[in-house]
Amino acid sequence: MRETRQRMEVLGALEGGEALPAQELHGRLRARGSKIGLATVYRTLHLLEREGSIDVLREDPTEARYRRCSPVHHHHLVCESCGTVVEIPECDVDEWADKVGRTHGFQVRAHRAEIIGLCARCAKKQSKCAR
Amino acid sequence: MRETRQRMEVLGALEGGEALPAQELHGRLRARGSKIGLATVYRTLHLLEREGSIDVLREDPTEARYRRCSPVHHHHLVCESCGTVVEIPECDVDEWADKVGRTHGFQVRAHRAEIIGLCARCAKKQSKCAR
DNA sequence: GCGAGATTGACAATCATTCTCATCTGACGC
DNA sequence: GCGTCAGATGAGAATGATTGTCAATCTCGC
Repeated sequence: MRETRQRMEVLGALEGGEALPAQELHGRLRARGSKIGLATVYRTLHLLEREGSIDVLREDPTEARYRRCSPVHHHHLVCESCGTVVEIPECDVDEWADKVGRTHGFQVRAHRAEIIGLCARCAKKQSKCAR
Repeated sequence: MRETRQRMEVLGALEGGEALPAQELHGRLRARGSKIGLATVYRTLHLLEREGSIDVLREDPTEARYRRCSPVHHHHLVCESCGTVVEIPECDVDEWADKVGRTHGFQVRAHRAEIIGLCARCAKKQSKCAR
């Protein structure tokens, strides 16, 4: 995999840890003066995804969002109000996954888990509004 | 929610337990003589999804697949080779989800978990080919 | 049987994503 | 530094699932 200006730019834009849609990412790069093409953004994101350097979030079915992530096994805690995503390194799911797999004759390869809820900030905001 | 011919037809087509893309579902209904419109199929699927009567699978990002499912909490065991989906009623994830949520100041609302692997049939097929 | 309001069908519109292809560029050997 | 060339890129067109529109058609309670 070559080290091109464009790939550096995409990684740079994801530096902040935000989860961005491909189009938004492209928009930001152009706004900051880059000449990167939309297709390249998509190609690069797919590459990085395959490499495991970024996560793809698909809460919104119409638009995937991409986010830098650690390459080790982890899960996500997602705020359903503001979309904040927190990485969770602890995983107590393995054992359960193996057990369930065996029961059904499956060879377990991987598992995904996601916890959906309200982050502290949004929870506070909502309880204020409810008053 | 009214009980219309079209809604019955969509539910009927999902009777078998297969996970079908909306377009495929529409195609099958037309093939069997129905005059149902594509938009109606989508509308109905969204309704059923909101009601919790069907699951939406998004392994393939370009095309959602819809599947009849039980309305109670459950997870999925997905075969990465043939796409078979098995419903798993047992859930040992609750406790973990709560714990993690608390740790990060989240108000946990729900969780999703998915186990990916090879079903017995595909595992057998692959070991045969490898020989 | 009637009427209000929900539902539908046909088709247009949307919009993220992928494809195409001519052009460019990074890495490597010299 | 220089040439080479496979892999990478940009622009714009194409794709294709999904959603919007709106007049016509049903459902259901009365």
